Amino acid sequence: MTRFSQAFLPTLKDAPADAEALSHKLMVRAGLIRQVGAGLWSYLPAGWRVHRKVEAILREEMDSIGCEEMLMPVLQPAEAWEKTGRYGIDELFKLEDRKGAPMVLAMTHEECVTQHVAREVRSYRDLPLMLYHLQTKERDEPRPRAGVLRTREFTMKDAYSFDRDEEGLTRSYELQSEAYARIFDRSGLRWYRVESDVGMMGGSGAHEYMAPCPAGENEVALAPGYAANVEVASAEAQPVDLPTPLDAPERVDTPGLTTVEDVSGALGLPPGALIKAMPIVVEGRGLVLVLLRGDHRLNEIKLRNGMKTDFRQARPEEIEAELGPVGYIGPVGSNLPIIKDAAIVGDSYVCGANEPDAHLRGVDPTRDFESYEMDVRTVEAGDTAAGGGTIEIEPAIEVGNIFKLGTRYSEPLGATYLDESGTEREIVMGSYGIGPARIAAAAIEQGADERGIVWPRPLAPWQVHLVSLAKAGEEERDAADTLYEELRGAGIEVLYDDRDAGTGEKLTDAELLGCPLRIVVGRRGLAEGVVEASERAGGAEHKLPMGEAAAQAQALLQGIDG
RNA sequence: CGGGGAGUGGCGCAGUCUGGUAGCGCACUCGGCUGGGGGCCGAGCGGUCGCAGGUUCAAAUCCUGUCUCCCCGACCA
Repeated sequence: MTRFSQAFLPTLKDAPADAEALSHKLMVRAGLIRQVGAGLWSYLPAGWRVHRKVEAILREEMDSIGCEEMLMPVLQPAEAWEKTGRYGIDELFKLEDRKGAPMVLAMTHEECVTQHVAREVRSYRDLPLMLYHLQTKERDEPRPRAGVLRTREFTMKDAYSFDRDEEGLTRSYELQSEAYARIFDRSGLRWYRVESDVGMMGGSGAHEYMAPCPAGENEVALAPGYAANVEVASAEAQPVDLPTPLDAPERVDTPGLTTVEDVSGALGLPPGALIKAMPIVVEGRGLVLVLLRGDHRLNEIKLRNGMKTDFRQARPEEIEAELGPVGYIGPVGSNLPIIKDAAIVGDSYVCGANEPDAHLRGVDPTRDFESYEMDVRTVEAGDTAAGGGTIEIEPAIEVGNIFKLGTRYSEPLGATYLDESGTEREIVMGSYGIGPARIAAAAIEQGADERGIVWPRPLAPWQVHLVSLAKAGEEERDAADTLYEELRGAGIEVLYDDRDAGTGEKLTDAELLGCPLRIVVGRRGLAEGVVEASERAGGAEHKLPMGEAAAQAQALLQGIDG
């Protein structure tokens, strides 16, 4: 299989100084990857073995639900992207060919696959249809980070479903969802499926597959029976003690106190007893006031989705002109449209008075101003989820996602079919993405210990890491050579450390690389006719009689997860 | 895009404040010893100090510009 002495497997004693994330450090140290530029990585042979392990699982599971593999190009004419309105995306790499024709480097393949289907599919008899490929994606990310977790070029398994209607889409979506569950289980990940924002993709529904770990870029709100990306999560806020209600708002002097902390401190009230007013500008509508409890944070995605339109924060001069001094803005007496967060309940709040150095107390949101109620706050740990459980918030890596696209692409690209009655209808689509590199990185993040990687067996670059402690020419080396051949003969993937290196270096590298089973052939064991096997996960040790070592190793591997 | 940090042999770093012609550890090469947790001794190889311009008798060091990389945030199918 692989002899370490011959392999391009450059392990490192120290991680690169600029690496922060655990998977980043370990993948570089273990000789799996090397950096080419910001967000650009090469997979060295060992890393590529892992990547292909993940790919194999993806192919098997896609094939098993009748999703057919194909291959589409990365370099594409810009035309289709103009039609779908995605040509304007900043992350899209744009270029020209030698004739000056506008081209793009695909960031996904909806445009391409939809065009193929639009050209070939005519009849409801051709549907449903599911297609996928494993192909490079190019995205000019504003900030690549954490090794392989967020890169500008990466391989993605992207699948697309084509159905005649929503019910068909729901069936395809469910098939993909079941395949995804098997994929992440087989990859040895701890994972969960969460509701997610449909984002720029549009469409009628979306879920993300999250692998919890500290390096994750996403935050997930979890409670028994509830899981959602914080971007879209909703929950009941923790209650706050409000002061005694008043018959009418009452002015209080708050000279120089412009922040929630300042005012709540000065008045001896919890921050949640304040209402903060955040002016935003909605295109075509002008200023709108968004109200939140003082201890809550605005969730811009929920606000955008709730309003069904984009917005930006108001500039100070716009606020001063329409309302009053920044820091003393409030809803009472304002003529602006007001969106009140749903967590503002009760009848005695403090808010800005729209004049310098003053706030109002005893403000009753239902009595003292008109507003439209909307859930626009970011949920927090400790909130109560719909099922009654308490919300916890955890970072996670997004390892996959599934989208109900609807006709987002079939409409602009003319992907239609004729139904039984001869009526032309738009094809209803779904898209389903998985990043193999993120699966590998997530497996490292979740499994590693202080000594290095601990691969789930299905992802390990080799099943057995055979270490010879002897050097070439010694008797013990012959025993190791023999075992190497026996293991290979048994069809086991084995990395054979036949280097003329120190014991510590070899054993440390074996732990760093994290193959499921390490077998040491050395003087000590051979004296009693055995080789020493140890399981990377859990550390269980076994003495294998020299003659039966290969067979017993095989049996041990079958007992290890996966 | 905003904020912060860093570019000096393959890797990790010192030297920069206070200018004087580049150093340490590891790795690598050769020889020897050693051989169950990155071992020891000896001898070596290897660097236009990111790039460009400027100041100066003299620049890794001072000045100007620029590129790249990393981290935090914004952003993100």
